[in-house]
Amino acid sequence: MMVRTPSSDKNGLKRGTWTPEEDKKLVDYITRYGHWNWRLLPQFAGNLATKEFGFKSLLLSGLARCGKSCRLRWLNYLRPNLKRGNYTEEEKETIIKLHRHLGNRWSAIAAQIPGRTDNEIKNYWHTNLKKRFEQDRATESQVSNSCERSSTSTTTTEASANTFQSFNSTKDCSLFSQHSSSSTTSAEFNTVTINENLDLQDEFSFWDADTDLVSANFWLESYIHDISYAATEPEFFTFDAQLWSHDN
DNA sequence: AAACAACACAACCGCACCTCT
DNA sequence: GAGAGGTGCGGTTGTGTTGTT
Repeated sequence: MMVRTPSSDKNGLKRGTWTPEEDKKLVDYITRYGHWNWRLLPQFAGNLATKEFGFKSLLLSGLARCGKSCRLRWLNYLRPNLKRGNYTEEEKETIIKLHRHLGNRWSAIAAQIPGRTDNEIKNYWHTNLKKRFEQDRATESQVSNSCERSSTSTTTTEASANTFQSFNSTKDCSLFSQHSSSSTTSAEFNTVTINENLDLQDEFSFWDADTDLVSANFWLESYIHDISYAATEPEFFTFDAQLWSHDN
């Protein structure tokens, strides 16, 4: 298991690897209250049993992590229903197809692969699939060049057959430019053969319609829990409000 | 067995976007 | 409309592990 050496930043906030205790604090807090404010959350997390000790002890016994770090830890590692371990062939193919369509929009890709996070998919792409993608692209490029040189040839070579088999299609990434972020290296995809745009649009038509719904449901569930909890134990919420009126 | 390289992935950083005041 | 703060995203880094020489 690779880990970053624990350290602290200039504000005394901890950085690096999360400990099991920190994970527990974060999970306990979010499963109970949800993540209503990532920036403030670390100061409340870990204090479920110590609310009666007052404001100062709350801060001292909370998570010494920045909100961003908490958010990342929760989304990429701690939240429920995350898959760990090897990718199935189906998942690999899905990632490749979606990447062709969406480019480096990892969160959008992750939204279509249950249990996988954008960070995980991004890592997997860089360490595994990117190579495969580039190899296949290189092969395809060679085939394309040889086809140009021999203008009379209309037959598909063995190499191109392998390339296309690998991706299950000869579909393009021209649509990708419609969706890619400014930071995406879209130029590197421009050499890919452009074919059957309309078919590809059909294939991914579910995406725009469903993506927001999927993510919305996920978070809505946690907020429903929060709201129902607030109804049964309102003192926790009034307590929080009083606490932070001291701070501001 | 040791040294080095490549891999794997958790975590961090900076930026863009959105919402609120 | 402008500014501030919060959130989310994609790129990158750091470091333990594994493989190779």
